[in-house]
Amino acid sequence: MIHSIGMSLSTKYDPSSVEDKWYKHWLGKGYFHSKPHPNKEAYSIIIPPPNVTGVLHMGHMLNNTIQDVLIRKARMEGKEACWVPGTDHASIATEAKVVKMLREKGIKKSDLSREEFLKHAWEWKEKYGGIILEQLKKLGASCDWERTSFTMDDHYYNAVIKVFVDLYNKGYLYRGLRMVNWDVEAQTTVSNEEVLYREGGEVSKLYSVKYQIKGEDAHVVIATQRPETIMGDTAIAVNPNDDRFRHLIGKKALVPFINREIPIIGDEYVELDFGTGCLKVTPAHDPNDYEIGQRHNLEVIDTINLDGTLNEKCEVPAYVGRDRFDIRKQIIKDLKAAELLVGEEDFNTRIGRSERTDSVIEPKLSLQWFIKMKDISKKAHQAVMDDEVLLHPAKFKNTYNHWMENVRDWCISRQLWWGQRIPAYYFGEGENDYVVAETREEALALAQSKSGNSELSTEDLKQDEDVLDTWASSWLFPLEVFRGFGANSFGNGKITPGKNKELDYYYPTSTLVTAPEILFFWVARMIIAGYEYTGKKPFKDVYLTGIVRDKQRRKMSKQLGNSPDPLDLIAQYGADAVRTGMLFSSPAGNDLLYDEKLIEQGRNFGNKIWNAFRLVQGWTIDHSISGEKNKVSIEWFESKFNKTLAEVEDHFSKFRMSDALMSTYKLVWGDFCSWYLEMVKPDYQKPIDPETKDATIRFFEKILKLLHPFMPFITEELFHALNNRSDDEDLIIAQWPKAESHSNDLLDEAEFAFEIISNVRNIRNAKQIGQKDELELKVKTTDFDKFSNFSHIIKKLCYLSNFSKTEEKIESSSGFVLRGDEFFIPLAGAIDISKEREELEKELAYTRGFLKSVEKKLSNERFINNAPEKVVAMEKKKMEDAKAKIKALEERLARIAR
RNA sequence: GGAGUGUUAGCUCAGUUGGUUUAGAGCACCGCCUUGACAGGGCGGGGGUCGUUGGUUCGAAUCCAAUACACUCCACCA
Repeated sequence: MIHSIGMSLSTKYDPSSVEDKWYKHWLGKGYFHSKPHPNKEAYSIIIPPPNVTGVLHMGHMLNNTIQDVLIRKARMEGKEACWVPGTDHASIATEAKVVKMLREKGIKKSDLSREEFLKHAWEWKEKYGGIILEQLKKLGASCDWERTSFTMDDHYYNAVIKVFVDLYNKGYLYRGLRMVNWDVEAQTTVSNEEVLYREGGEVSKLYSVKYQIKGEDAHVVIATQRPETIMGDTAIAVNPNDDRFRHLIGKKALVPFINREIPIIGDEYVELDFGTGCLKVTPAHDPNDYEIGQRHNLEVIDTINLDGTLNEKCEVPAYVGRDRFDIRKQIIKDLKAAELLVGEEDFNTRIGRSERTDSVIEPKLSLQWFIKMKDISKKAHQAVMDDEVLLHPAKFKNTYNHWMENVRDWCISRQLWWGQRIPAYYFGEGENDYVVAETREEALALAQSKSGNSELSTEDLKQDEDVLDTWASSWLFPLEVFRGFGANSFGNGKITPGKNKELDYYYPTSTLVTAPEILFFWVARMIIAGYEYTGKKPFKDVYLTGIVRDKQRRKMSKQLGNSPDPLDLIAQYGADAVRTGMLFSSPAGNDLLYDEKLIEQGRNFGNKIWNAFRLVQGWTIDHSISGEKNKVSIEWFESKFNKTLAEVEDHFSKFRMSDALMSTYKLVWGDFCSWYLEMVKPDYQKPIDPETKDATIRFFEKILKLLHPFMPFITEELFHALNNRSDDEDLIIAQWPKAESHSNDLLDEAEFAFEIISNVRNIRNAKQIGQKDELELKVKTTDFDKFSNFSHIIKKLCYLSNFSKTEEKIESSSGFVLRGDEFFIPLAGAIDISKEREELEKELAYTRGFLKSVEKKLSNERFINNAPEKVVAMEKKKMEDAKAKIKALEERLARIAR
C-alpha cells in the first residue's frame, strides 16, 4: 500500500497505477454481483443497452457515469444494488455493418441465403460484440457482469416471440398496408436508413397535365413529377381553402388515356402555392397520397410490378411490361400528342436511391405488422401523468403527454434478417391464410384447423421473411433481463407474481438513465410493456440526460471528428477525472457542452484531494500537546459537513447530480482544504495533538465516502492509505454517512471570522505587506465576546500578534467595516487612503440605497398590513443592520477623510 | 407546417410553491505570491438588473399576456 512509501509521495496523483488495481479487487470480491436479499431493499438499474457492435462514445460516458454514481451510492446506503448490463442487437445498424463488411470482401447480401447471412452476422457479433462493455469497465462501471444480457440471447429471442404471439392472440396486432422502400434491382425492400439522398437534390421535371372535368368542357391542371403513375390515380385533391378551386370539390375528373372517373376532393395537405395547386392522388405509389387515400377511402391501384415495369392494371396495353422510366418518356410524348401537357419545368427534388444498388427507390405498398397502440398505451400514459413514473426533469412530462395523446400505431416489421423473425406462417395466398405461433409445429396445427385442411404439412408453411423492429425487443428489457417471460412465470398473457424470485425482488427497477431522444422509442414502450405484462411500472424514476455536444453546440459525430475517444481521455486523465468532468456541467435534461477543460478540472480536483492526503498523513502525533485550541475548528467542520451532506442528499433526491457533485466539491476544496486544514495544521514539521489528527482522519474518511460514487478509484485508494485496513474493509461497501444536526450559530460565527480574515488579507495585498509580517487587529464593537470562539483562528490565519478590543478609534491605521463593527490595523508610516476612501464611499452609497428601499417598503402601509409578520420582521432587522453599518462607515470615512 | 422547451455574469448553469440583504456557483478573466500538502497551487479582485414590452401584486428573475430569438421532437412539398 502506498502509505508505506512515506514522504516521498509525488505531488501529482497518478491514476494509472491505481485504477486497474481496484477494479480487479472489487471484481474479485464480488461486490458488483447482486442476489435477492431477504432483509435488504433492492435498488436496481437496467442499462440502456448499447449496440452490440458499438464502441464507447461520449454520450455513453455521461450516461453510464450517472448510473454508476446512483448505483454506488445505493450500495453504500446498504441497499442491494444491482446494475444489469447488456447489449442490443440493433437490427438495422448491425445488419448495415455486416452488409458493408461483406461487400468489402466482395460478397453481396443478395447472393447469400438467410442462413448464410446470419452466420456471418453472428461471427461478426462474436468478434466485436461486447467491446463496449469492456470499455465500460475502464470507466469504473460497477455492473453485475454475471447478469449481462443480449437482446438476441436464446431466452430473450423466445421472449420476444412469445410476446408477439401473445399480442396477436389479444388482438393487438394487425396487418396493414404501409409504404416500404422497394429496390427494383435488388428485388428487396430496404429500410429508411438504407435510402440515400444526393447532396443538393437532383434535377427532375415537373409536368403540368390537363385532366378533363366530367360532363363539362373544362379541365383541371395538376403538377406531377411522375406522369407514369397517372393510370394509378384515384382522385384529384385541392386545398378546401383555395378560392380558385374550391368549387371543383365533389365533381369528377377523367384520367387521361383511360378516362377513369375519379373524384375531386378537398384536403388541406395540398399546398396552395406549390405546382398548380391541384394534386393528383396515387395512393399506391406515394406515401402522402396513400395517407390522403386513407382519409378519403380512395381505391388503391398498384400499376407497377416488383421489377419496375408497368402491369395490366394501368389499362393501356402498350405500356404493360415496360419499365417505368421508359413509360415516363412515352407518356410525355403521348400527352403532348393529346394536347394534355401544358407545362414542363426543371425542378430540384430529393430522389431516394438505394444505398446498395443506387437505383431509384420505388415506394411500394406492402403488408406490414402493426401494434394497435391506443388501448395498450393507456395505463402507460396515465402513469406518467399521475407521477407514478417520474420524469426528471419534469418538463418532459409535457412532451410525453403530447406524444401519448397522439400515439400512432407501431409498425413492428422490418425488412431485415438480423433480428427476431416474425412468427407468422402463411399457408395460402389469401389475405387471411396465415397463423401466428411460437413454433412451426404449433403453427401447423393451427393452420390445419384454420384452413380445414388436415393434409397441410410443415413444408406448406412459409414463415414471414421480416424481422421485428429492434424496439420490439428492447421494450421488454426490464422484464426479460430477470427472465420475466420464463416458462415458470409467464402464462395467460401475464407475468404472474410469486413465480419468479428475481423479478419479484428487482422489478420495478429503481431508476432509468437515458437520453430524451428515445423517450418514445424506448422509455414509453417499456412502460407500456411493463403495465401490460405485470400491471406494474418498469421503473420509478427516469433521469433524462442531455446530448454531449462540442463547444460550438454541434453533436459529437464521427464524420465531424469532434468527438474525443473516451478511452484516450481515461488513459490521459484517469477515469475519476473523466467522470467528474462529465458531471460538472450536465444538469438533467440539458445538453453537455464538452470541453476538455472540464476533464482537467476533474483531474485537478483529484490532485487536490491527493495533496490534502499527503499533508494529513505526514502529521506526527505528540500526546503531550493539547487539542483544546482546535476544538472549535473541529466542531465547525462537523457542522459544515452535516449541513452540506443534507444539501447533497437533497440534490440527489431531485436527481441533480451536477449540484450534488458541486456541493461536495466545494465542501472538499473550500471548507476542508482551504479552511479546516489551514485552521488546524501545525507549523512546518511540528507534531500535532492526537485528537485533532483523529478528527481530521475521520473527516477525511467521511469526505471520501461522499466522493466515492463520483470518484471511485482515488477514494478507494486513499481510504486504504489513510488507515491500515483489513482486506474486507473497502470503501465501495462502506456505510454512507448520515446527516446529523448542525449549529447555524457556529456556522455564522465562522462566516464572520472568514469575512474578517478575507478583509485583513485584502489589506495585506493592497498594502504590499508580506505574508509573515505580523499585524495587529483591533475592533471597535459593543460585543467583543462574540469573537471569542474564533479569535485564535483569526489570529492564526491572519498572522496577527494580537486581536483585541478598542474603545477609541485608531489613528494611523488601515481598516474596514463589517456588520456595524469597525476594524483597525495600526500601521506606521504614510498610508494611501484615496483607494480606501473610494471603496468606502461606494459601499456607503450602496448601503444607503439599500436602506432607502427597505424604508420605503416599511413605510408602505399596505406592505405592513399584507405581508406576513415574518417578512416584516426581517425587513426591520435589515433596516437596523443597514443603519448600524452606515453609521460605522460614515465614522470611518469622516476620520480618514481628514 | 404542428407541438414542446428555453432566454439570468465572457461561458455553462442554480435561483425549491413571489418576500433572509437592489441575484448565486463553477469555469474563464485581472492583480499579487514559486510560502514547507498542492503552480494540476495559494490569496485577493472585477463582472450581470435577470431577452423585450405590458399586466397582476404591498412586493416579480420568480405569476399572466404579447413579442423576438434559440433549440428539440414530429410531419414533410406532388
